[in-house]
Amino acid sequence: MKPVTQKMDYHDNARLLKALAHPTRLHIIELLRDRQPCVKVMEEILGLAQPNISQHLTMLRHLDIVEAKREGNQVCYRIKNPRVVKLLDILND
Amino acid sequence: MKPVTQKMDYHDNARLLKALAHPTRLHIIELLRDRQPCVKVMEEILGLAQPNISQHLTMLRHLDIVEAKREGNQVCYRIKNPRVVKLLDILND
DNA sequence: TTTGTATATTCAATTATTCGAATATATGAA
DNA sequence: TTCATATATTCGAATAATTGAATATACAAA
Repeated sequence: MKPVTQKMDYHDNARLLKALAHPTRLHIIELLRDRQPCVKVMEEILGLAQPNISQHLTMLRHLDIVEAKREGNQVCYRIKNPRVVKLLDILND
Repeated sequence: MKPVTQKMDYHDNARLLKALAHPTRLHIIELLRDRQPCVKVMEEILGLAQPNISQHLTMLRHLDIVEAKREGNQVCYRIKNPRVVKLLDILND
């Protein structure tokens, strides 16, 4: 029986890392570690324009890094891919 | 005594992730996990043009991700920041 | 329905990345 | 020194990422 040698998919992994490789997106993911804030709250914390935050969130959603859940008037976000939390942990020692 | 709460530096971390976020550079780092190949060897394995590989290596060197050691006619590379190995481990489960 | 608030999308301009081509530099051998 | 091999650098063109501005959509309340 052949051992399962997991070959790394460089393109996929690069795509994931590229999605994380932005200060604002890292900040967003940090926020999502312990809360599930809606966009309005993120806007206040990040101090950035709403469309800009929404653009970053869209990118993270498309890569299944985060997921959105509408709650009445607003949309709350949470982390969908727990691997990215581990990645950030290593970045910060 | 105040606990040391390590605040994440989003810009620095984004810079590091961006340096990793390329298929060729991920492949290079994978190669450097168990060997310390010179550029010629990487060229054969990667099947890419030498200047291109050299450009990627220069970027990785500037961020202290890898380090170079000249050995006579050739230059061998090794990983300098062991954290990136951990990052790749997580990417591959 | 209309209005207000929250979020998403589109477009265009700017800036950054990527990579091939050409050239430069470093070392060793003759 | 000259030649050959290995590696690095520079430059320019093509492509991709970023963001502000404007607009669109979704929902709730009146």
